[in-house]
Amino acid sequence: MQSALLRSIDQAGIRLTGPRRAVAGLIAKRDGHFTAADLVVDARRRRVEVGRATVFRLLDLLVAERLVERVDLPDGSHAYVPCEASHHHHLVCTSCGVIAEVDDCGIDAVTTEAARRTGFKIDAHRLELFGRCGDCKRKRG
Amino acid sequence: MQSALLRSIDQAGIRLTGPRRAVAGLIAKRDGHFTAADLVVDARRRRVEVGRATVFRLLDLLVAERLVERVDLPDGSHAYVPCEASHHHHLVCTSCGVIAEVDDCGIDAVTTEAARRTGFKIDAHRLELFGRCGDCKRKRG
DNA sequence: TCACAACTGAGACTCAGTCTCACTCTATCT
DNA sequence: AGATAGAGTGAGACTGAGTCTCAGTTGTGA
Repeated sequence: MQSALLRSIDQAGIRLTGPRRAVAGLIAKRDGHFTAADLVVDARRRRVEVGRATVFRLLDLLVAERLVERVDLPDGSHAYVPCEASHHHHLVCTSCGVIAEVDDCGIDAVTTEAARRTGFKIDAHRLELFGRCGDCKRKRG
Repeated sequence: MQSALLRSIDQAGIRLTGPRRAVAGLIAKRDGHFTAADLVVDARRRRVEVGRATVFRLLDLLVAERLVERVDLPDGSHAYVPCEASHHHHLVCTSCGVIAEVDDCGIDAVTTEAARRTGFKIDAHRLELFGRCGDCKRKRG
């Protein structure tokens, strides 16, 4: 059986090599966000022999193909999230780390207004929302 | 004469020492965003003797007091921008690096909608806009 | 099957940021 | 003004993420 991620990688025209299959497998098994270091640790734990450089290289490719997105956490560190190719934003639960995606929900009006006020021509934006997911909200009141 | 930043530092209750005055001076002379490394280089160039650790420590304090804000650039690196203490967002010119600030312009509607769809309770958000400022737009068509 | 471009791992390297520690300075109190 | 506590300091070692190089390997289209 082939994971959806592996299929997307193939469709994106990224050469399917042994190490890449292995790393894709590790990503598919992950829930929520992960760092490059997480994958390296996973690989070592499961006796999957993959070089650190290879992990970084594959992540770069996946980001370029928008199969994975890079998220800047509030503490300044970086994480990756496997995601849909369409434009969307992330909600990060600061309590358990789970990430939800929302597609456009009115941000265009905001960017247009900001452009009008400043004279900028806006090409891209990044919106990240931080808070607590439904479960954590319930657990801790 | 005392810079506005220096005055704000004093008002924030941050002890005013020689090295801090020097670094504040360097920040005040900067236009747009800068990195901690930029300040270290500036200091060396002007023969201001300030340790690297001191620069990082002061930046941390300024961020905590919201006199300076940390921005995540699209390439994943970090920069700092001196700014107003009130909540606002940054527009980064990807061509010349200048940064404009806009205060709230309708983002609340977006966060409310995202919260409704996902069940999250949203505590914080980060919005960064990237594009070209008026000048660069004109220069390059 | 073959040839070659793309990929690989190891490990050296870079660079931002942190930490420690002995020393120095500032603010405050008398 | 002088004493003092405790905050701040610089040097430099350290950490950890990410990059780069290079010789050897592998996937793929012909």
